[in-house]
Amino acid sequence: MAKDSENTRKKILDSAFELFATQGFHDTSMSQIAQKAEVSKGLAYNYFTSKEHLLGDILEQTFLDSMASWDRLMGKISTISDPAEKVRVMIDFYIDQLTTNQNFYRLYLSLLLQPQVLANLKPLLEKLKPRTDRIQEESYDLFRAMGSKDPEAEMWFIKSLINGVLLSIITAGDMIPLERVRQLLLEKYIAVSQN
Amino acid sequence: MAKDSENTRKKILDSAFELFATQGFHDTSMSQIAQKAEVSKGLAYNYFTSKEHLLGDILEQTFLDSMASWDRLMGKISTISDPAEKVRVMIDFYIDQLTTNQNFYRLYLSLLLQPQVLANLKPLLEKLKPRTDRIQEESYDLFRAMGSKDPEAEMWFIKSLINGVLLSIITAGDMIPLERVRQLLLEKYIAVSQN
Amino acid sequence: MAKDSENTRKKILDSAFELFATQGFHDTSMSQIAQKAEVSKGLAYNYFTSKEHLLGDILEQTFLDSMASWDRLMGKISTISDPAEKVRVMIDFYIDQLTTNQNFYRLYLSLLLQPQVLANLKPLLEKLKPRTDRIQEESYDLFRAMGSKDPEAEMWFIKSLINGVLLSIITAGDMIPLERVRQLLLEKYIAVSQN
Amino acid sequence: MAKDSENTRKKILDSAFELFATQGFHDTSMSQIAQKAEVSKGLAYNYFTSKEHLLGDILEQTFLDSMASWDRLMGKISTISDPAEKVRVMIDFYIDQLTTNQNFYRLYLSLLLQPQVLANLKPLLEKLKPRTDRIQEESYDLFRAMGSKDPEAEMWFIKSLINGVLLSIITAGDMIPLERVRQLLLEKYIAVSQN
DNA sequence: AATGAATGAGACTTCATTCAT
DNA sequence: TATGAATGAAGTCTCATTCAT
Repeated sequence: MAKDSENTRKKILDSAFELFATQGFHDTSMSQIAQKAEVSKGLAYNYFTSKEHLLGDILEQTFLDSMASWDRLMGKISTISDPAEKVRVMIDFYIDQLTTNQNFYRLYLSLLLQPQVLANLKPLLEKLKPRTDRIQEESYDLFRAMGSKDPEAEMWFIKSLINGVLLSIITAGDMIPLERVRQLLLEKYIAVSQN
Repeated sequence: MAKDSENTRKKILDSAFELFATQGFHDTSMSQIAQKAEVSKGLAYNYFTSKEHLLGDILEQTFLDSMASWDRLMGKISTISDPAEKVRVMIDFYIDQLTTNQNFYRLYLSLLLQPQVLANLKPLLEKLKPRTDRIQEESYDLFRAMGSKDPEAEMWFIKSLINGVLLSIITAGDMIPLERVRQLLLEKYIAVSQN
Repeated sequence: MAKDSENTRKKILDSAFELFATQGFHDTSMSQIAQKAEVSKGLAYNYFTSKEHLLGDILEQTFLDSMASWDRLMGKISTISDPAEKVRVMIDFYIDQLTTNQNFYRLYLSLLLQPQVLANLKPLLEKLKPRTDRIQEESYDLFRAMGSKDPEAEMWFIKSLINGVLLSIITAGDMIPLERVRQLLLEKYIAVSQN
Repeated sequence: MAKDSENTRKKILDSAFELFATQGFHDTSMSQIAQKAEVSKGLAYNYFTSKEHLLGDILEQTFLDSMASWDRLMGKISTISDPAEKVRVMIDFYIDQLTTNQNFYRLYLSLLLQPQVLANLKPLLEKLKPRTDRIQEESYDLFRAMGSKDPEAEMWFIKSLINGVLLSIITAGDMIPLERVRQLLLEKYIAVSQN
């Protein structure tokens, strides 16, 4: 049945994802992936053209999921009238994403820093561009609605802030007092933005 | 002469550094390093026990340089009396470091995200721990002096912010309006911290 | 129905033949064959024990067809009295075969040059030996009837000549002025043989 | 010393040549080549970028040798005045080449029949084109000097004849009465050409 | 101090073949 | 009869590392 096949595909995908995220793309071999998925090496190649395609499929899937989350967020935000509250919700959303999808972001960041690997993902990123552009614009609009003097810089600022927290979470793990930092972030950011 | 030897060592170190930073650790081979350093592979192994030791030596050197910079910064900061001004100078220092040592930080981040590689660097990090701990404490003191309610969270916050900007610089390159973001960072941060 | 089954078998056989001839035996996979035949891989293995057996069956079929052609030729030649005319008709026959069955001969030649593959076809060639031997004898007789001093050498000579032209056709394709070469062959050969 | 290195290279080249010629390109693995050359697999890749480059280098070397032989032949022929004698010497030369370089020609023919492999050799053939063109022209001139009505067809004819004999030698091995066929070829050809 | 030839483990990938359904 | 998921052996190639010179 198609279901069996889907399960196998998912098993491979999941195994690869976890290994890529925890060991890195290069330090994970197809053998390890197959072994973890309890599948032969050859079978993995029945489902995915190459190791890089496997990575691509993982990213695509997670990007799409993540974008769907964003769309739900936008729906929710559209029902809020206070701009500051909108931003607060958005920030909450981000922090939430980071903590729940930590593995994914760890993988994603490590790829961003590996030009050779990244090059092969160009087509995927190109394909997703329309949707990422829209997200960028929607963020931009949120800040403009808040009355920011320089919404573009603001967007990069918050993006960097978020990514930085992500990085701290990933690298320092449990050492970081996440809840307190989150409070700080909300307090400060909202406060500032209301200036 | 010892000087010749020192030069050779440095040539290898520099070549490896540049290649690691731009291509990643895994995508750089000892052959490439030797070639760029205009040296034989064998000779590189006379100076560095293994590829990983070579990486370790690069990091150690750069960490030491960076720590020396920090010490100079602390000296300068001790002559300032206004706590907010102290923090401003520290932030300026960070941003400066990031932009001038971009290559190093790119490498460092990518390593942070590759546990497998990182594991081999444990001894080095252990060795440097006393000094990094001291830096952490000194930052902590700066925030306490500023009257922060939660200096520890504050420290992580600013650290994340800095790292996030770093990440943006590295990954988005010229697209990011760095100067405007820097202004924003200073404005906002100082303003907030004075609350 | 048996007819359906026959059709399926033929579709597989034809697809394999075309692919083997144009891409070579090694560079053709069972997957490609099955795909071209619009059949599952498993089904192909229901009809043919192995890739090599499939090749064997192709060759056998074509050899048998080719031998039947030869038999018809012999019938026609037996009605001719002039020995030289007999040879002329035979040569015409060969050239015709070559140009119409080019794909087959391309495949056959490439196999002749791959001992490893050829080895597995030994049983087939052994099985066909009686008929090929008879053809050889009949050629031999034709030359003897023409009064050749050394019919055996003559037979090899004409065989080589034919195969050589075949090779030229296959490898040089349209560059070779086939019609003029054919004229030359007939002229010269007949002329010489009449000496 | 460079000599050692040259020897190793030659050992690999020779081993590969023999295996390619007797087993075919595809049925020869780099492992086999390395083993026959008494060398590690890795070392073979120090000398030759890929299996296909190895093949390319073999062909190039043999082509160049063969062309040098042709040049020597032309020198010798230029001292002969009788056109028929010139052609006779040329034919002798060809037959000689075929029997002494049988392995090479077996390999070459099998490649001619494998489009996929051949495709990768395009650059090499392109590079050698000026010299092969010159040889073609010189052959052409020989026939014109003999007063042939259609030198172009004649050239293809003799070329095919030669290749056909080659094919017979390769595939039928010792069964072919080579010396008698050679006599026949010379007799007939010279006779005909003098018509 | 310096070379680079040599090794060998291990990575990615392909493909003929089998088998449960 | 028919499918295609699954296997595993084998192939090409890379690269950190060693060692004779």
